Amino acid sequence: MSHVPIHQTDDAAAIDLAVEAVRDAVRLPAGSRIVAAMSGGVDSTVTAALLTRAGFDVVGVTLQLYDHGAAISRKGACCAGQDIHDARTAAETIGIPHYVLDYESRFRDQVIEEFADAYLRGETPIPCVRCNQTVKFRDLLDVARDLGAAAMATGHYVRRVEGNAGPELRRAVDPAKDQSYFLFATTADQLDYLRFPLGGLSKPQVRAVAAGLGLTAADKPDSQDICFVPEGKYHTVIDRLRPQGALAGDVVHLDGRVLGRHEGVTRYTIGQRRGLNIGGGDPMFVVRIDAAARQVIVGPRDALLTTALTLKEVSWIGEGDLAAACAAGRPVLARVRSTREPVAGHLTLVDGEIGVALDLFEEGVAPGQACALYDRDSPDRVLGGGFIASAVRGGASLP
RNA sequence: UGGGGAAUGGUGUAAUGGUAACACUCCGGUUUUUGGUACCGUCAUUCUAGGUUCGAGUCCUAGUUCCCCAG
Repeated sequence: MSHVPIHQTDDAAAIDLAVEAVRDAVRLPAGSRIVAAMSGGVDSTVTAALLTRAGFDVVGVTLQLYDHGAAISRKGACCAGQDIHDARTAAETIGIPHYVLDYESRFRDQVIEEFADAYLRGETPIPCVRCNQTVKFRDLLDVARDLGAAAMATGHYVRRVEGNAGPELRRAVDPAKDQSYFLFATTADQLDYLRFPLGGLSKPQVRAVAAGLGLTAADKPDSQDICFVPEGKYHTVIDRLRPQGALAGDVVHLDGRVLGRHEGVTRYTIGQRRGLNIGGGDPMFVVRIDAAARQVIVGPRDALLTTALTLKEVSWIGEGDLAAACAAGRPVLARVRSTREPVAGHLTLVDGEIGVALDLFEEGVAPGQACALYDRDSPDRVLGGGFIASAVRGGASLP
């Protein structure tokens, strides 16, 4: 029996530590009402639990985002079927009120449809950002305000830190789990109201807390892939939504040679190597997608080297004015992929559009994807970002 | 039609007669709250039929197919 108290002590210490980190992240008086977005996964469940233990008046809200039949038993999904049930159960365990909102239609309109249309244009959308921008940080946030909450908290691994000029968005302390890339579009208003209790914790810490509190989500796998795509193959969703997109076309080399056929431009993204069916010689990578001509243009790896990119729907939460920063060539760190480290560059104008000139280069910069911007002097700080509109490679600007 | 050359896995190549290598593709997996990349792993008995040899992709004969030169 003696080993049990030891574990309890360890768990208790870990939980106390986490609760302190949460108080530090939230910075609101005890008793404040906070709406916790609960997806049913470990992170948001621990978020709600820790907030409760930290003395806040927590209200759990879960969004039902898509067809719960299709995803009911899928591992790594969220916001549908089993996960909603898990969230409800977790809320009961934690002892907080819990609401489920049916956001299926708005999620479809604002995330899924946009996702499909972007692919049809030959772009590579990033639905997680759209989801954060719309249903979570706009719609759900409004609901939280209506509920009289002082803040809305999510289980994102990112930090909100009070700076001299107001709250700043910063990378999570656990670099392996940092999700700031997906939150580049967070506005100052949203950031003012949002809280990210897990930003100062590591994933192992969060799992330990979940286990220590006896939450059943403790050993649920991390979510991955696109949540509303049942089994891998995202293009099956697009094909169903936009049958006109599944049109075959040519795979064309940069030099003009037709190397093969493809079954739809929606199956490709810039920098992609697999799925081209071109054997022999050196590996080929998708360099450009011409949706109108139904062509997938391929070339050698070095044809991917990108030295600058233009952005659209640019969001800026850095100090000062974006246009001025752009004109001044403000140094930044640019991250064009969630799993890559930000690289040095500076804001600039490319053909009159807001863009980023890179000191070196990046590979596989795909229109539609996000470019998150960070501060060079304070690399953890998110300055904003935008959706990639075009990439400059070999001196030419490619859509 | 005459002369010459080549035929190896999905593709392109490699292998002093001794039990088929490399790259690419495909498929599977690892990594990843997007798509990818990267990394790891699986996939052929060598055109057909005979023959020489202890042993043939590797030599010989015939057939089939393809390429080049000459017409």
